[in-house]
Amino acid sequence: MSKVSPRRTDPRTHTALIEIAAALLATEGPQALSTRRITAEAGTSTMAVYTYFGGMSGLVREMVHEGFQRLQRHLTAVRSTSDPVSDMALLGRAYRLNALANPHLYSVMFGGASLSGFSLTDEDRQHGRYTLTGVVECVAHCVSVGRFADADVAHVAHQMWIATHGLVTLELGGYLVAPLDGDALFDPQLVALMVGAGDRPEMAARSVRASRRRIERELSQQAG
Amino acid sequence: MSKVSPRRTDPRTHTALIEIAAALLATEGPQALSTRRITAEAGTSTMAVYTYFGGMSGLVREMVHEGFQRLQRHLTAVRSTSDPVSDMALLGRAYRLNALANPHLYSVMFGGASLSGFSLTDEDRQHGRYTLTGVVECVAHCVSVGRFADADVAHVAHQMWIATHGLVTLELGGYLVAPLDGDALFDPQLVALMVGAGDRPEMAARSVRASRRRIERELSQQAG
DNA sequence: GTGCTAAACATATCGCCGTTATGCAACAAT
DNA sequence: ATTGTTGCATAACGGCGATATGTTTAGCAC
Repeated sequence: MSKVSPRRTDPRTHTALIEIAAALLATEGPQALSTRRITAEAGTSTMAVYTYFGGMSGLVREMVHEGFQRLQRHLTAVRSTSDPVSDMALLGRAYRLNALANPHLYSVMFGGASLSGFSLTDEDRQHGRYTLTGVVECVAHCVSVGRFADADVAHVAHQMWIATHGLVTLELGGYLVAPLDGDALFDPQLVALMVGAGDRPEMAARSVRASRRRIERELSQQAG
Repeated sequence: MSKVSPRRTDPRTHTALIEIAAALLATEGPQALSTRRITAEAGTSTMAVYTYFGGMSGLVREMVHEGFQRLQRHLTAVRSTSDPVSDMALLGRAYRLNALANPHLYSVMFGGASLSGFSLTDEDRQHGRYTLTGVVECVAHCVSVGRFADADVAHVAHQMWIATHGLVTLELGGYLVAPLDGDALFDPQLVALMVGAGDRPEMAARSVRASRRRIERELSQQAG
């Protein structure tokens, strides 16, 4: 039962490997991610990947978790406006900008970019779905102040997420070309969804276009 | 200047290789796609991939083109209803069902699943964007019969595509779990977008909910 | 301080991959 | 029949993730 504590791992090497891998993924894409490349830049042998992460999958997994946390940080750093509808737009923009800033990482996180047999577990995906909590709260806020109908907030939040994710992935894939590129499509997409999925039906006298114009006005005030 | 025409390639081998690769991709996923695997099942040597396709990328590219053509066929086989709004929903459903039927292929086509350094060219992406022509026509039809506002039809078609693609990719990635899975989210997403992005604003007296209900009714009639 | 043990790590190797060099058989042109 | 070009099998190359094996080092008992 004697517990011996031999040489322990160096946490600096741990983070260094992940940072090197993240930089490699960001600058040269997924095919540059190899144990030999990473460990060579870290000054160790390939075994380091196995002692620290149990293999390439483990390293990628921790990198993905880091990406989820960074996305979460970007999203939670948003809430500030007095208008919850504008907040939703800001959430979507932050989501998109984070994805555009780390395109390869986003592909691994949500696109399932097959990285040498790496695949996410259900627990990993839960981290991804955690992104939604902020959106759900924002939708609930919109409902509570009477801007959105009292529908299923999780449902509406999912629709926002789906649309934003779809635009981002097509944009990253190079499928959105000018003049209908991501910049041109993003805000109108959000507006359309907020009108169609969230807006209050009680104001029957107001047309769809009136709702759209109102939301567009609020968004443009937040554009700067 | 003497042109000699020695032994020609066998077109049956050409298609056999692509079909084997497609079957392999569909049944065992992207990591099962290897020259050795494919050529072994075809009864040839690995060189066949290079004489017929110039390498693995060429084979994947032709496979992707085949996938685009199949998607296009699925979509063009849809138009039949008298109501263009219902047609749009049917288009979206066909798009989604095609993707769910060939998830790995769809990932390669649109997700940019990095298949051993394979990446699409702009010309490949044009084939993907060709998908939109049917949707654009359908939106134009909705406008022509007075169901949609006279907005930019390409813009609206893009929004439909974006939302459908987003739902499909998240669904394929395993991010949509019950009770808010793809089945539950798909039709409402389409309805919301049609209401918010396409519906006519002129009928100012009708509420957003009225528009939604009308579209939902028309979709449910087409559900069978 | 001195062993002892177990973990960290380097080295070498394995089986796989895409790709390429080489060689030979097959066929069209002459 | 000869010749030249191409299809394609064989074998090899470099690189990959992973593993087996040996070496070094850190911490504990004494």
